[in-house]
Amino acid sequence: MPELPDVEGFRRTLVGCARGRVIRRIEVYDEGVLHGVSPQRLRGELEGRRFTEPERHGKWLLAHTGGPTLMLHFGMTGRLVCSSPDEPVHPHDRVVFTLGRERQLRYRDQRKLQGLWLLDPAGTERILSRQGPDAGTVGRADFRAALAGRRGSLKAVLMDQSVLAGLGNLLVDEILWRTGFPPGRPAGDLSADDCDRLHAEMRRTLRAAVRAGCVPPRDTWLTGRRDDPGPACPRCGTPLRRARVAGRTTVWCPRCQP
DNA sequence: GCATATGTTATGAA
DNA sequence: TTTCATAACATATG
Repeated sequence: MPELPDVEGFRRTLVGCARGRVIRRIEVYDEGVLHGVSPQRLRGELEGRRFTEPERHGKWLLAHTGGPTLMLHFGMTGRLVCSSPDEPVHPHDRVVFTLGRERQLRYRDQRKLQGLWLLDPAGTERILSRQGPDAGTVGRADFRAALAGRRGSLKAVLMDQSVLAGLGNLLVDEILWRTGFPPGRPAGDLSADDCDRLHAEMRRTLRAAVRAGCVPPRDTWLTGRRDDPGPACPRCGTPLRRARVAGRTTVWCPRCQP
């Protein structure tokens, strides 16, 4: 599930559920999601501290605490859930933060492809330095600069988190469809004007998706059709094409994206 | 058993 | 140096 809009939703969950509250207790149900930190050290460093204002960059969520920062990545199936301590522990609840008598913040993830890191400022910097500008806030000029000189396909380049942080497989397909560019087109050959159009559609798409808290499976969106049997373009009705581009299943309209 | 899945990273080849 | 495909990670579903 998680691309930029989903992670932005998790940031809001963290704000609503945990910001300003003391971490009373941390339970680790599956150590497999902890990276470079033991359950003992996680508890030792964070129990008694408060969650402060969190940040998001691309698909990374930074939960600041006044001490070390908890960095979260959700892989393909992770999410953040705010619940009451009375809720039974879900089989995929990997780490549970209890914030008082009435609230728990739960890192829930089926596949455990990513997880949680506990980092000092140098550690967070090490991760963020490998990320391109955030796709939701990048300006036109920086967007052009990020794409300039790239020889890969638009699909590959836009999904590369070190070029631009936050877009995933579905969003890239959606944005390319709206802009009318085929996924295999080389990113480096876009004119300044083409770049600006792509940038505008990206920002528009992200705004709508962030408002919805996810990439909406609406049938006016390409994303809403990709899993249909015999999928057709929501705009022109042409049968959609499906192929592997840059290693991921890619869907596009051959008529709208020539 | 097989293929698929919204993510990232290491590896080897071109 | 850049780019690409591939496998790996762990788990579920059709």
